[in-house]
Amino acid sequence: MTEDRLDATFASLADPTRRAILARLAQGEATVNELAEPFAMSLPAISRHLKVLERAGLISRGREAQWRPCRLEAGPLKDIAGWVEHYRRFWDASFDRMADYLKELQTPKGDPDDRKN
Amino acid sequence: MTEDRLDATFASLADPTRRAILARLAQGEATVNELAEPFAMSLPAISRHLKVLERAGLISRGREAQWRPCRLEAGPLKDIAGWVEHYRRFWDASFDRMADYLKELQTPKGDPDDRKN
DNA sequence: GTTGTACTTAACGGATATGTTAATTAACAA
DNA sequence: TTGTTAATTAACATATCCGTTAAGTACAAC
Repeated sequence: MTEDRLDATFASLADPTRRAILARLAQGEATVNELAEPFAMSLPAISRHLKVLERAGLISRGREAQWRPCRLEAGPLKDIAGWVEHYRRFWDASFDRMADYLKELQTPKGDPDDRKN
Repeated sequence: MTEDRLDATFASLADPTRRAILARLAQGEATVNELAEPFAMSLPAISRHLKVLERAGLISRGREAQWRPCRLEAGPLKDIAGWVEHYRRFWDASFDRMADYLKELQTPKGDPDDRKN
């Protein structure tokens, strides 16, 4: 997994319309018009959002007659989950003490007697 | 957790410089100059990246004399982890069959006899 | 063929993002 | 006061994002 792919995935997910589209696709394939229906936004705008998602690898598109059914592709989401997992210890309560400890260990200018406990 | 906060968090994480800064901060507090050191980029550019991270709640900043030590704040990362977790079933192997099943269930134009198995 | 439906692309506009250099603020040190 | 270091802010250039409307493409139905 490259950094560029993380860039594209995070950037795609930064838009609420695109996240809503993914949520919709989590329930099954849908056409562009079906995906556009809930939004107060022109069809071309949705089409561009879909292109962004496709470029990020978050969806794939088939062809059935004049329809382009969209489908969720979760690979990049797995990458995101893997990335964020590295930070779990910073929000898990059981690791708070360790985080504090690590921080104290290498505070460059801190007074050593400032240490809690 | 609001949608806006997810927007800001994902947008912040879409930049590789900012992700690298977070990775650095995972090892402990650091000043702006320390954070800037690995990058071929001007200090004002780093300062702006830090402002983006701060606005997203991903870091906090203290004051020690003329230094502004930066510290990782993991709350928004926890939100990200929670968000992406909803999609786990789409990449977990044990759920592939279920995803297929759901897809078949509501394919609008599919031939019912197309169903696998 | 013509018409209708589904969707994309083109052209445009405004807002935001990301970098630069130069100037400024703030705190310490001589 | 003067100078040094740390960091931010100002001013600017460029690029990308996100929406619009209008035009174009692809397929289906008649």
